[in-house]
Amino acid sequence: MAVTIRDVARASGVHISTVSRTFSAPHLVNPETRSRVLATAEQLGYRPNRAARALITGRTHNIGLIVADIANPFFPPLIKAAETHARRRDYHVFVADTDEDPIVESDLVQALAKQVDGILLCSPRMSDDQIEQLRREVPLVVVNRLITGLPAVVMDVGQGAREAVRHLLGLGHRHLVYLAGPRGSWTNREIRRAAGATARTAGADLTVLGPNQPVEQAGAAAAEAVLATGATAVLAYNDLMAIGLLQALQDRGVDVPGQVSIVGIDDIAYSGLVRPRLTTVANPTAAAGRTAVDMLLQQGDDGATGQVTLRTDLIIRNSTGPGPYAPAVAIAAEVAAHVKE
Amino acid sequence: MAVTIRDVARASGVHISTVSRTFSAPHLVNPETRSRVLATAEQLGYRPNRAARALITGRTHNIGLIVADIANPFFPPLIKAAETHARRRDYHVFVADTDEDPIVESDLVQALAKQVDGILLCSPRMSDDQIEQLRREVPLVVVNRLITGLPAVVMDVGQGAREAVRHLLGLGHRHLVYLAGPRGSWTNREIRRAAGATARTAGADLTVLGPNQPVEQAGAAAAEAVLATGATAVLAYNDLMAIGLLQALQDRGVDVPGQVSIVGIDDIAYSGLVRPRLTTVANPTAAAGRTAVDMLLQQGDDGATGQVTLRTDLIIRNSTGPGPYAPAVAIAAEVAAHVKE
DNA sequence: CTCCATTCGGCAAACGTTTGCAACAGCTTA
DNA sequence: TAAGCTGTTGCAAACGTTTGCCGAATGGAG
Repeated sequence: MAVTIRDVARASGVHISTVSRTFSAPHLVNPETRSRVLATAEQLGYRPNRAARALITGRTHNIGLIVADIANPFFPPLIKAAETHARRRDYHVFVADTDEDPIVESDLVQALAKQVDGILLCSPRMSDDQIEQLRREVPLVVVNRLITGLPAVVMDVGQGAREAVRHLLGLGHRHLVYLAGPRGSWTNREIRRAAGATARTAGADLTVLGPNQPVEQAGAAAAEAVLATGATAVLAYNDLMAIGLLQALQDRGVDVPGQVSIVGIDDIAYSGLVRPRLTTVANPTAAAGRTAVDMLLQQGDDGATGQVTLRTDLIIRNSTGPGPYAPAVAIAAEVAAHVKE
Repeated sequence: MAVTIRDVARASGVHISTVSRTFSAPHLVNPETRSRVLATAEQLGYRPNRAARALITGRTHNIGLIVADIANPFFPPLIKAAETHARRRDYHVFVADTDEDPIVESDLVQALAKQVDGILLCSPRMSDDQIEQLRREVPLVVVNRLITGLPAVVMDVGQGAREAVRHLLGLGHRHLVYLAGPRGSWTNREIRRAAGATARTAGADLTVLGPNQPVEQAGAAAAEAVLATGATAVLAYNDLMAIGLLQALQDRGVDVPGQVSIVGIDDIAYSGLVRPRLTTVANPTAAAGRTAVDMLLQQGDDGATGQVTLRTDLIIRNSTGPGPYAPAVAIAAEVAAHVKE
């Protein structure tokens, strides 16, 4: 049915190995022969069979991309960038979704292992041990998690959290809440640690509420708890939760940022669409996707296991405002910053 | 390196064909032998090589899923449902993104054709002819487009548009705008036709603005044009554009729904997060993804090319309100509907 | 005790490539 | 002129499965 290398060989009067070389090692075949073969191949509509090629070379030219939840708007830009970048290098991408479940995650890696050349594990919820285990079965690049000895690309969310907390402290807030993310998230631990340390150093309080599922319902559900702490500023694990909280507070008649300031993380597309626009920490997700693909594809060559950290940026919008201890100077400065933006 | 069927055969003292049958035709092998083989396979960590299997059976157990833009929140739920459903049937899913470009779309189908058993083409931007052409190279199921002779699953967006327009007419609006979507979109044509017909029948005006890229920037950019028409109600191609328009109007001091009512389409997760919450037409995207996968996988058996239409639902929230011609009765009824919701 | 049917398992040929090896031609170099 | 090199091509063995065919073993019926 399908046209194979053999048909092309017959039609152009050469041996199949010459046709094969025309595609996989062009410099080994006479330019004249090559163009003749290419012409007949084109005419016959020949496409190399990747399964057959994979069988003998051991390389599938596929990569797996595993994320916690495709519907979480944090991931699509990463997926998109990774897929486009991979395609440019003649690789195709399997995308799979674990529903935030570490078990599904592990199963998925195992199932994919044999039919891909490597896997991008994004924001895994498994334990470090499990991941190191899987690393032995298939090349892995981990995104948003640092495990010694494993290639990784992380966004420096600790730095972002520090900046965010400093911003809030500068505005005169002295009692903060960290609305935590899911158990098992490295990012969550990083934020918590960085935010906690920064607040403590400045002599401010930081109450941690969580863990929570990283969805807006969880943010909304936390509204009462946040108010009960008496805190005047909240840093949320991600924008989804921040937005959920924001709306829930507004629905209760709490003014944001008048009474409570909110900072999110991720800068998903919708963080600029809510009112007030969300102050948040922007993550370079697209760059992370591309970098991860590159690292995975290079991994075969040497055994180098780099760990790349991408910087993050605090984006000050309108969900943060002066707190109860704001000196006039700080307020003026922050107001100026707002105006500029 | 990897453990093959041959290793399992040797270790369990049977021929490789017996091992093969243990996995692909268990009823042909003695239960006792079978369990012995399974045990050693398990112990050795054997995983069948799908490339080899694909080579001989001609079925890759992969399917392709092509969407216009992964970052458009309309798609992730569909992708997620399709992927989960396919995995349950032992299929893996290649996801690819065309960036709303018909050329990329066609290239992508061709590239994927040989390494998948079929392709789900979601909201294609190609011409019908092109799609029919590709249909000859690879089994296809088209989502959100109706082409005679091609298996398809569509969401009945025409019905949704009719309901939406009737809702607006009932509120006393007599001059509407349809904020159109991208050229090449079947959905766009359907909405336009249905909305136009419904408005015309009721003796109301419907001005079409577009085509537009289906993103919120386009919605925002259309704010002036919408106001210039003097219309009091807008139906947008999708929620993204509706939200963009909503925010742009609010930024200009226009009250929604006081001065202008807005209806979106899709019911993406964020349409309930903006204020006012968006009235919109909900699409059963997850069901569409599952149905499409089923149709694709059944396609091999018979040649039946069904066309499934899934119903849509108008969800009345707070972005629509009484128009200038609203009879008191109608207003009361609609207000009651609001309250109930 | 023979015959037949049934169940089970082995044999080997495929599937469409890649690739090490060898063959050959036409050169250059000594 | 012989030896050696280079560039181009053919040959055939692999890669890990599936599957049609055949023979062996088993058990029941006559």
